[in-house]
Amino acid sequence: MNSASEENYLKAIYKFMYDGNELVGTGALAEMLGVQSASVTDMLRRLSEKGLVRYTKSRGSSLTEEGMQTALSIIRKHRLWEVFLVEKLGFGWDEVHQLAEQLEHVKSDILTERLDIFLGNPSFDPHGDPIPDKEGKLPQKQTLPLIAATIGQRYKISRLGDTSTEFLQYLDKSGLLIGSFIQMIQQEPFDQSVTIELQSGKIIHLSSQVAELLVVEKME
Amino acid sequence: MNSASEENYLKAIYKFMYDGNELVGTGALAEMLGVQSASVTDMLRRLSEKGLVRYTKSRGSSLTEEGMQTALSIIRKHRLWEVFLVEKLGFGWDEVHQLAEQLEHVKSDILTERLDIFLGNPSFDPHGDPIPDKEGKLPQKQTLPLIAATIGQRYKISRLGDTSTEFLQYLDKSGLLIGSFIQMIQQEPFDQSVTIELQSGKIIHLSSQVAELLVVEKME
DNA sequence: TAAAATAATTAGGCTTATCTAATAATTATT
DNA sequence: AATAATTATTAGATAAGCCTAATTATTTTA
Ligand SMILES: [Mn+2]
Ligand SMILES: [Mn+2]
Ligand SMILES: [Mn+2]
Ligand SMILES: [Mn+2]
Repeated sequence: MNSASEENYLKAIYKFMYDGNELVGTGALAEMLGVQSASVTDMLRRLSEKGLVRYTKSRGSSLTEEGMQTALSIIRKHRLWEVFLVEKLGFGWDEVHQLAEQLEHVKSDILTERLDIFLGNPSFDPHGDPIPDKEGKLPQKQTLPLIAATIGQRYKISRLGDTSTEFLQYLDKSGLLIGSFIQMIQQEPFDQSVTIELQSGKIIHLSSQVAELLVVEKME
Repeated sequence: MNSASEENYLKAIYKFMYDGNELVGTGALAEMLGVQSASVTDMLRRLSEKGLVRYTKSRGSSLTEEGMQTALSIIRKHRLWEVFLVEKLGFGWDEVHQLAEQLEHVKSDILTERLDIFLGNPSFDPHGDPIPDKEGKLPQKQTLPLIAATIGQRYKISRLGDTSTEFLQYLDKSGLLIGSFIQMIQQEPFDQSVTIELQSGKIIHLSSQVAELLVVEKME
């Protein structure tokens, strides 16, 4: 049985690997987890001991297959609880992360499976992130960053490349929500900034930085 | 912010006090919590330090007002989660305790309040135990003198209208104790005397004078 | 009320998860 | 390649929460 702390380290390593890094550095983990590097070195040794992490001194770490499955099961719980909080308790999608950080550590496979059924087996969480199934498989969908979108095409906002409170609040203010439909109007060749139309008809302008972080799904 | 372990100690002390003990012994707590007495002594010191427990070396402990409120808020969460697990996820009432033991430690007042609303502000959990409101007040349990009880209904003996030695000895002899479960079998219209069945299956007859002094609590 | 039994505390350890400061290893720059 | 900068590890502490064994305090019994 892993501690909540061990589970948080596994999730952190998973995130780096999911973002394409095949080896994660001690310092990067320390930063993400808000602890000192020395603490990370300690924990990586313990996780390596347990067979969840491949650790090579001073070189970097990665998840073993078992570590990967463990991480996915925690992420599954995190995202299912987020769906619960938004769909059933009426929380906003920007207020559920900290709660899910606690709920994801509740240990019970049967609870997770019953929650999944209660929620109607959702594939994506309120942020548009895929929910692994109980074998750890992620649902697929064809997505791209808004910055690479085609003029005239309609899209649905699918996922966010950043979930900082600042970014979430910015989107909220602009009327951009996960699941909302937009149309690509034009893109400025000079700075890559984009102009889009919301479903309401409102036209807004987004910087390339924002357009890079908005992951969209092509509509038919 | 209290740790899960501290919260479990507070709940344990609360339970003893709720059962009428005004001072709880170290050993009794150790037994209930499944730890050694030495560990309890340590923790009682820490909780006393924090102002949650009144601790007198070798004499016993009790909750302070703040400790009492804290305990009640954990019990509130525990029982609300139990309702959720049974009513919404379809668990049996006998399988939810261990899960609620984990869920009760999730820290968020707003989550508790939204859960409460989602569940329809229940007053009792699936085991018939009262759910404290957010000020820590317990719903009034519905009690009545046995003489006014309904035929066929099950009751728990809740309180005595007389505590004279004679009465206590009479009850003891009859096998009637506070907290014991009984079922109302019949009532004689002529003299109001009642016939009840004990949990043991034994049938006994009580005069109206006695039935007036036995305060019972309706079971589900 | 003295001895015996029971209950509680103290002393000394252990593990996990963290920290700071010092040192070492790796990578980047002249 | 040598030096500087960056990154990671080691060494030594600390706090929470637990343990066992030894000692003390309290209560019961003779
Ligand atoms: Mn989240
Ligand atoms: Mn999410
Ligand atoms: Mn329970
Ligand atoms: Mn209960």
